[in-house]
Amino acid sequence: MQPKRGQQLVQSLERGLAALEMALEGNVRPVDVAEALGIDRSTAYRLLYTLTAKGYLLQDARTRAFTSNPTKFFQLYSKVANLLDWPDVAGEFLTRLRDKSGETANLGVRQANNVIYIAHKPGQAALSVNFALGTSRPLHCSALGKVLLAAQPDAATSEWLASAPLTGFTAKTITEPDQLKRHLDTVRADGYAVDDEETFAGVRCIAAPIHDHSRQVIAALGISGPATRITRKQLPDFAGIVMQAAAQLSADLGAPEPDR
Amino acid sequence: MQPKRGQQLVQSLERGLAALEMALEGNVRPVDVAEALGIDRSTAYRLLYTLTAKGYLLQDARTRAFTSNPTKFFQLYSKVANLLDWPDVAGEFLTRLRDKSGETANLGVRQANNVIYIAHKPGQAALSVNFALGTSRPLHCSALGKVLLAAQPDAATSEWLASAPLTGFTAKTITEPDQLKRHLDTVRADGYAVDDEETFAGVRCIAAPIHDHSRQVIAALGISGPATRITRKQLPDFAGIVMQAAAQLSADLGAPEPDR
DNA sequence: TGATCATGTGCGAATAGCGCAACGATAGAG
DNA sequence: CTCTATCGTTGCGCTATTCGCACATGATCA
Repeated sequence: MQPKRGQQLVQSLERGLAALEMALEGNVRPVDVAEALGIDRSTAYRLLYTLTAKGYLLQDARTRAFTSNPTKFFQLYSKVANLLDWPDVAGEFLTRLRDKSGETANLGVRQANNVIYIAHKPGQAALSVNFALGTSRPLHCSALGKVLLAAQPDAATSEWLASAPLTGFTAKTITEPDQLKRHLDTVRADGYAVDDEETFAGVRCIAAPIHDHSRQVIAALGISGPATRITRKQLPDFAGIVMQAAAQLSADLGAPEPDR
Repeated sequence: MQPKRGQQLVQSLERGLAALEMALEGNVRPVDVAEALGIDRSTAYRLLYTLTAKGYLLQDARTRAFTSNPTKFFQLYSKVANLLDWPDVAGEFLTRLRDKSGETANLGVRQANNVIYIAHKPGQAALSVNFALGTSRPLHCSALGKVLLAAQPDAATSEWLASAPLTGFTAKTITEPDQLKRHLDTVRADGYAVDDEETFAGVRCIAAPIHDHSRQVIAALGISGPATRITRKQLPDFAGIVMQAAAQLSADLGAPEPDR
């Protein structure tokens, strides 16, 4: 049994953060927040007003609608980014990996049930995989996600599988918990994961884990490209390139040599 | 008389945001937040716990200390950045301005009593001005800040001057409200502002305003360099370069031609 | 000009959040 | 190894805080 922790959440703060995240999606008005959270308009207004007073939101003087304050978020992000400056640390690795493989190189970390992409170098071929930084994708069908899943202890994976929605995106997406569990065993054994058109038809990805100084897996590094260039036959070659890049980046971050 | 608005702030949300910003500065423990905010340890814990549950913070399993979650903030920032992608929009302008002037080019917006730098291209000379993105500087002594101050209506400036702390950083910093007000008049007349070693001894900066589609000043663009290269005599030349770049960027953002 | 809709604020009720107190864990001193 | 000090974490009960109602005000549009 888990200890009960529901009572420990501060409701006003929860609601305030929810309102904040709504405002990030675009303009919001007190009515919108009130409806979405099932609270009174006045309460929603007071939350938005507090967020505005603290600089997180801006209120349009004419329409009275609330928007996110980009400069505030930039400031927040720049503070945390200094703690772990991925684009700086990984920039040259991504470029090298992109040039060696000829495909889009990307780096992602786990966020709840998703991988989010925090740095990348788009491929230069006319037909290349491309997406915005900050994009998130489900763990169970992306190569980066499977690497991150395979890195956690079995117990955590079982628990996650019990509640995770294994949505199917293409005919090849793995949607059976048992099948995914066996699949993760092979990922662990191989040291890399493949997304074989499981997220988008016609796109294959290959990823390998990034370890920190204590050999914890903290991120995943990979490439994405059209299935016509990343063919089944070439998968092992590409995997070698990706794993080598990942090992070098890990070493740069202070990771010790892996056990033999 | 202003209407009373103090009662409208939601206390728990205020405290929660304060705790969040403390965590951005580094590790925090409940006891730290409790002391800083003058609240009980248990209350501080519940705030931190809520922030963790919502993904804003991470708790170290061993030390139990709370840290900011860089990926969450990256996600938040990337959402707002899509609304106003400064690095993308202004990137090439900054590069051109850097190459034309030979000095560090930078772009900043106002945030309360500061300018914050949201994009830049560092100069390539051995001796160049350099600082991290997200850095903030007081409005009254930086070139960018003076441009932004000069852009607002006189009434707003007077009100601001009444309460603004005009801290002196070097012997040349303007610390007298009246003197600053006259100085801003010349900035408005000239169309550009100079920071003549008012923030750092030996560093001069020149900045000009960026207008949006409705000719509101929304940002300032400028260059910073050693006083030995940006000499008094050359100020007008550099100012011309900066103003031209600023006008082009404004036009790109949809600003109409300025009145003649 | 009048109808409609939403913001923003005063006020009383009740609920959620707060501080107190206690337990358990951990680290450090002796 | 034991004793002590410090902190994280949780249950409990009081009360300050917040919530929702109701209304005034202002904007928008037909």
